[in-house]
Amino acid sequence: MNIFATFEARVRAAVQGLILSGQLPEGLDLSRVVVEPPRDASHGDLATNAALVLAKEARTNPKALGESLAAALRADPDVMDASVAGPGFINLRLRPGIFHAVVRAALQQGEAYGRGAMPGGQAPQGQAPQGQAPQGKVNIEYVSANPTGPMHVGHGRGAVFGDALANLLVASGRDVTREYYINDAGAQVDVLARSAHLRYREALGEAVGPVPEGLYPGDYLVPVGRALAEAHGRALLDQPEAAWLPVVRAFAIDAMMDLIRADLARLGIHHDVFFSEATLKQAVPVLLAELRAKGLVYEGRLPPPKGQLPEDWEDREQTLFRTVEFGDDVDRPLLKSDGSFTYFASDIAYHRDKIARGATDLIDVLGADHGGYVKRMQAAVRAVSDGAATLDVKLCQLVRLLRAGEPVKMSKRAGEFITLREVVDEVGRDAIRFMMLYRKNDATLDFDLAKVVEQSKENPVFYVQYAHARCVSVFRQAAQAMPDEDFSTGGLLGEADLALLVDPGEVEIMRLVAQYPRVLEAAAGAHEPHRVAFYLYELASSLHGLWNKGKDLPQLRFINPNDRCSTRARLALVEALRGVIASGLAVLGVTAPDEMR
RNA sequence: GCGCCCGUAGCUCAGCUGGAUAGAGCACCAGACGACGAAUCUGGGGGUCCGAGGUUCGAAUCCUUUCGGGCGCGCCA
Repeated sequence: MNIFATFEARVRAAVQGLILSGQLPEGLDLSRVVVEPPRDASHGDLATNAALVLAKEARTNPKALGESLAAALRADPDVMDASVAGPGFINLRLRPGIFHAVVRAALQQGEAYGRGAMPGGQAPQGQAPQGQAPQGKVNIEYVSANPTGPMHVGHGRGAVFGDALANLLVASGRDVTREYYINDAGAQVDVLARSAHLRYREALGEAVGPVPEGLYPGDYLVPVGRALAEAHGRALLDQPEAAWLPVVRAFAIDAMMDLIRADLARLGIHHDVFFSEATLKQAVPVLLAELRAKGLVYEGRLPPPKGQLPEDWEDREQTLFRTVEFGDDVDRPLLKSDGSFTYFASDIAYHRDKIARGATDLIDVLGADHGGYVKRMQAAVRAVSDGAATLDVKLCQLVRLLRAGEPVKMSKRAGEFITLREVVDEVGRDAIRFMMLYRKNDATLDFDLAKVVEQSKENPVFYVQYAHARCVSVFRQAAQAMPDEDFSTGGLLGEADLALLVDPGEVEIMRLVAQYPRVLEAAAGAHEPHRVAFYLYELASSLHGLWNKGKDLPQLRFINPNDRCSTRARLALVEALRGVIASGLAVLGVTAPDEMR
């Protein structure tokens, strides 16, 4: 039940009514008409900009049109009052029963409340007919850290973001594939193989000394060397590199992916598909032929980059892809000078594969250093799908690790970096996930290891989780104070008389609960999970406020053994709010605890 | 030199895709524990939305541009 969608449909119907009666011309563009919460709650329950956005096209002024629309809307039995305010907003005051119905819906639907229609299922009751074409499948690619070592904190942000966005899209009813692209075909995995081979020799008793420049020095390869020795004995020792490299490489990549999967699992992150770049060997030439057939490939020269020229720049003819035709700044090379494919070429083949598997909405979650890559990839997706698929690239900015305000020193040399696992072990999965989602993805993030474990209102993770724990605590207390009462959702709670909830604090909670479906929908549409986190903070705040109000005004306390009716009503409200917090936290992948310890 | 991201209260940040008097938290000031967890709450001061133009009924939001910060810039992945 989304009252915003419901009333948006009714506003549109009112406009249609004015068209039918000749008061408005036909063919008006209603797409910009929205119903939203008013800026100030004192204005009413809902506000619409309909008169503002239609007035010009209808050749009238917003105030006059607003009055006509308001008159039409007043005929709606659920509308208590409709008035024109400011430049032409129409503020609607709803029958309180509407909000009571919302609370009941939240209680009855539980986790399903606010979520979109499940694939194949019926649209939730009261949902406005959208009239949109059915949405295709979503493919979201995230993490995709190179399989050359453990994950660091920067990877963690993209991982958490991608996972929460996937949850969010699932919650809004989309069919989502979570995907990890394994870069197992480039030069860096050969370096990994050589590094692992060194550890292998070491495991067999050879004194290898310090790890040479150009190899990965990290200790995490020591067990890989040992495992290689166990599996192969001395068989890989006296062979030329060309013979052992593929064997060691495959072995090491598997080991690294196990490591990465374990790191991800600690954050509650699981992918549906792990896609190997190496398996594209056949697909890339096919792609190239396809692009040639479309006339999108040519041999040509690129202008040199402006400003500082790279040392090894030379003007050379290359095999280029006409990405400019699809919105890129320059055409991009598909072949290296040695004839092998560029990373871009195999990445196009990879994205084409996603499309071939049925995805129409592609999302890549990448680090901010991939900013230069966005236009070309979007151009490629447009070209390869003939416009049938879209690509959104979400760039996650850097994470600055702090401890009590002081930057945590990290040296990338000698493999000394703070791993994601270390941070998870120190502050826990909930703190990492919530804090990384409590910021827009394109803003840099200060992550303070000391602050995020603080049990105080200064720590948003705690603040929201505490609100949930408080709700549960109320029910614990209620069971003790009124043991003969049935506070289950299906029991007396379901019959609660919600009309007893008239305090502004109670009304505010109802309004916020009513906004949840809209928040989910907007956040999913914008690919912005942080909106859910901010909403939950607001929701938590509304509960803490009402809670404290009960200290001064005993009649506002949730539990009142002398007044079973109001107790039922309040517990129904608390349970509805608790359910929304739990649901929202689930989208973020954060646990909703029954008590804080 | 070009492209992308960012610039909002002293600090850290929201601002719902162009709406009403720009909002939170921290910090500061003043208050609330004989009571479901004060691990919280209530109130107050604090703004040239980087600057300058433009678009329109209306701009923090869209366009142009100055300044400042970050990232990237044919064969690395």
